[in-house]
Amino acid sequence: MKNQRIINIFKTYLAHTGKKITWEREEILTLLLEKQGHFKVEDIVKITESSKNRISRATVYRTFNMLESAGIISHFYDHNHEKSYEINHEHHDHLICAKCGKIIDFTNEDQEKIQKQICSQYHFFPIFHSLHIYGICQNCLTKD
Amino acid sequence: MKNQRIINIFKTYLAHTGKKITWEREEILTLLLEKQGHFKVEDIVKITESSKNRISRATVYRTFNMLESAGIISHFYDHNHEKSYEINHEHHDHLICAKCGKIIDFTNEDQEKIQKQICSQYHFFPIFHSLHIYGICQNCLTKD
DNA sequence: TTAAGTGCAAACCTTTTGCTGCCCC
DNA sequence: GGGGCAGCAAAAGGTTTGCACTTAA
Repeated sequence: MKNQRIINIFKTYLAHTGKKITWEREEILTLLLEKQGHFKVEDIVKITESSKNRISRATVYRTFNMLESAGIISHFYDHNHEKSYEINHEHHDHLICAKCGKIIDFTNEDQEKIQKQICSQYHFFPIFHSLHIYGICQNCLTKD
Repeated sequence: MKNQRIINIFKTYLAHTGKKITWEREEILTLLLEKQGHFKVEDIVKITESSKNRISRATVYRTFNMLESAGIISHFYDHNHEKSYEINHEHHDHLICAKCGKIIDFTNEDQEKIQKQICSQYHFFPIFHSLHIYGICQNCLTKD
């Protein structure tokens, strides 16, 4: 299963960088993979707080940073300017409604193709991109 | 001159929203227009600190927020995750080097065209977009 | 065994806010 | 003259860090 693959990537990363595989680290990544979509540090803190295996806020922060260094997750800022994360294999671009905060994920091939063209034009080697379009979603548009 | 036009937009905005035109507000916008490119709150604080007309950090923050509400500037996060601003009429997308932090500005018509297509596909009314591609610039690539 | 990890609380940094005297309209 | 201002310092919010104890390998 795909999730197991990602967990293994993380374990390999930990081994590679002389870090240890603790149940807290596994648990956090597992929760992220279960949750899918977008998540904040606080989400995870709260989930573990209401379970028998509480994990401290500091550890969640440290683990998120590690997961980001490992290239497994990435962050962006939502319509409230709050930091939000997502799994990289689910990477897509975002339409963010300025009114209700809804986030519509999308990917578009032409879009990606043009980005590659732009990079080669500037002799730039791309690693990661983020495209966010802020506006008003259909639902909020029709409500007025 | 273009800068005067922007200053007038700001003045109109202030008048419209029952706010006052103070020398601090004019000075901050003038500095931004002179500086061009990208700037941080701290940049402006430092510039005024070393001049005869010091402006407090609180006022710079308040004015930046006001300028952003007025649609005159927008923010993004640089390669150090630090908040950075730019004038909107100079809006363009960014290639950000993860090594040296250099920011290459660009605009691309095809890119914008596709974004419009995507929005109409999702019945989404776009207001503002931000496209950042993180990677390694030519200079840093050849240095290794 | 022992290097690295966790939890806690304190420290940090950036940004916002309450208040007082001040200035623009 | 009076309602918004600027400056200050304190507070807030989010994130990191030093330390003492614990744990994976």
